[in-house]
Amino acid sequence: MSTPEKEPREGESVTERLAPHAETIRYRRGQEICRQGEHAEHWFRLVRGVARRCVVRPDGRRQIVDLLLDRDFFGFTAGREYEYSAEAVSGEAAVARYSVRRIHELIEADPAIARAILDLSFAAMSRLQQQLLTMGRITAREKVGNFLVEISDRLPREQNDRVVLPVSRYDIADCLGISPETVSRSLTDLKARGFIALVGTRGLSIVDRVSLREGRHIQAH
Amino acid sequence: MSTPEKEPREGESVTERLAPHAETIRYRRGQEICRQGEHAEHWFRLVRGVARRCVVRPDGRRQIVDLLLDRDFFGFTAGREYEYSAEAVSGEAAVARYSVRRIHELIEADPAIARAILDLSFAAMSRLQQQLLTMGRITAREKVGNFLVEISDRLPREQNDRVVLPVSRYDIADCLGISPETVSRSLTDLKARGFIALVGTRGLSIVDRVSLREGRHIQAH
DNA sequence: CGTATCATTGAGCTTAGTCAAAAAGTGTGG
DNA sequence: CCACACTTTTTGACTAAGCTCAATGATACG
Repeated sequence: MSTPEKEPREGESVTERLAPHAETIRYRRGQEICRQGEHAEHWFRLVRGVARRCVVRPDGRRQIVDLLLDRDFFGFTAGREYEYSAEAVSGEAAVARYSVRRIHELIEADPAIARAILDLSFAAMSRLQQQLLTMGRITAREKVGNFLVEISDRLPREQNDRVVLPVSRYDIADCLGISPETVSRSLTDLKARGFIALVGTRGLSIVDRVSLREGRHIQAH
Repeated sequence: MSTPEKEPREGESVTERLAPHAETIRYRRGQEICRQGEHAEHWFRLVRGVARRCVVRPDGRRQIVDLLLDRDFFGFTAGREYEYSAEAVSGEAAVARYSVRRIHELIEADPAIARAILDLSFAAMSRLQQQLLTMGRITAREKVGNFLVEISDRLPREQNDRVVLPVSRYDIADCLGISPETVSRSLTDLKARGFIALVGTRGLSIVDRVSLREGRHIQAH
């Protein structure tokens, strides 16, 4: 097999093949890309900005199931309808949209496309599992620490390994199933302990990646 | 499209097509089906009993990422290695095992197989998302209530809508990221409030499915 | 430059974790 | 069939973590 460790190469080739079939659509912050319950006739790929895939609960609370960054695919469903909504987070977001029917035709015509799409779905599954692992941590501090490490690995680095958080504390809270206040307190805490450094409200650099990943944050204040 | 609402039919036909390529293996309770970090050369389908897909954390705690019941597929990975272990829960479990390489060949040969496998992976993703939503609930009582509803929907019904929980309280705790004591307390509580009925330690019937799903459990004792 | 959103911090209260022990099942061999 | 050991489950008491409500500061945006 000549497939490399990660899938930039195959990813590229599929999107090249898929490109002629894509419509690109722009969204402003908060606009819906797809809606929970709606007939699922498209798959999507984020080509600019940031989006969130979320579910609204009966009690009105929102849970973010998947944070979508540049080049992430989404829109896969087991049934006929979307089981979640997706909306733009950043002011300027754009998605490439593919007709599911059309893609099924492409699959019929070329099994290589099928393989590639399977890999895309595995990538989405892997994100989901990572999210699950982060949420499964015990303390809020661990959840936040782990979240920061995970997202900073997916984000482009500025100088000094600095990244810019693409979401608000509220979004982080909705990702982790904790309150925004607790997110804020955990950040302050992780900073005070020297695990991370904050630059303004959105700038972040991870100082002690290993400890954050392993969750060994000495307790007590 | 002639595909029905859910996928028993397509599911059947794929597994029929896949059957000649499967090895069936039996496992006793606690035995490993695949191991985290191991080269991922097989996909699996549980054909008997119950299994759990889990991740062991640096701190030694175990998190169950996916409970596997009869006919569930698993073993999908984004990279080359399994990102989790899977092990038999019940004394007598059996899995059908498929070579990934062989399946890739089948995909090359027949796009219908490709489509079907894509659907299987979407089903796995859907379970994962459901798991995430259950874990995202706020209170332990809600988590447990939701877990019971979800699993009872996947389990075969005995008389009176009764189901038999296939896992211990410890496993439930590891699924939900809470302590076993809290699982036990939540069960006692849900029973006292009349949302569920317990028969012995494993027998369960859901009395008020809607309330459990929506998470409206009036608080205070 | 004002207004809305987002972020931080504080105080009190509730929930769930921990440690510990008792009770209820389960299985084994005599 | 019963006794014994082992595992699983339940319950209690205590502690600590995080949620809620509330107020103040900071940022971003028109």
